[in-house]
Amino acid sequence: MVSIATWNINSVRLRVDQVVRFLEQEQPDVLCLQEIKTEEKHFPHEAFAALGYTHRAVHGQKGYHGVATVSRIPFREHARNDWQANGEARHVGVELLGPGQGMVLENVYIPAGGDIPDREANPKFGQKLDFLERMTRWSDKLDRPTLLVGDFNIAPLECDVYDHKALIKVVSHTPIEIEALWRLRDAHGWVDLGRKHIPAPQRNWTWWSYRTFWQEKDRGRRLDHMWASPDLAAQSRSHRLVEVTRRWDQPSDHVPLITEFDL
DNA sequence: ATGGTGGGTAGCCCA
Repeated sequence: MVSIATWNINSVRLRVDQVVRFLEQEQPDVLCLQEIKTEEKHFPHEAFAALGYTHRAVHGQKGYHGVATVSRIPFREHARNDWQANGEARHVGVELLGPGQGMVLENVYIPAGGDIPDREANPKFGQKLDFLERMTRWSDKLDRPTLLVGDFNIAPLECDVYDHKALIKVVSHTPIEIEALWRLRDAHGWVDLGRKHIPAPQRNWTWWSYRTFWQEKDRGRRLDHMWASPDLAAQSRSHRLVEVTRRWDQPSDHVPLITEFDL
């Protein structure tokens, strides 16, 4: 079995102790991080190396965004795509060697898209849609078993948010974003592992806003995803969230997802 | 009822 995890950590330097706690508890073979918010030279390499995660692909930048894939399984890095053509660090792709041989693992942080769901009024929203469109064209050409994971910043299904009607005009749940996400899905036949293993309408939210979490109203959204090529999806055996991390001290606003594959 | 919280950076941007 090969287990892959993904987690938007919202600063890997601030939360390195939480990442260590998570890795010790869950022992995934590979962890994909988003929003590391640091350049590679300040990435806490030693903490990962000490736990056996001796293979690392860190695509960082100062202060914002940034993704990293750390692994106990050897891999070969093959891409750092810039789907906005603006230099932001939002993707790193690796190919596993050894266990899981041949699996391609694409770690992505899709832009949040600002507050106003209108391309004209809010350029960030347009950039989010363009990012999805470029990913769709990229996805159309993939011809190897691939796992696409990360913070997609979109909760596509009605049951992926705490209140569909209240959020239909809120960025992350608007029809225009969701349509763009379905075009991405259809370009490769991606299988949503979150919903393969936790069928709708079961609750499997991955993110709770810092602004409302204290209200304890459980206003979550499913923004983080693990999507597999059809052949690879047939080999997934389990999928779960580690929701308890949201109640740790000074937590990330996202929780980790873990999928196990029979490989 | 247009707030609220959090992280990184440098006197605001991003989520």
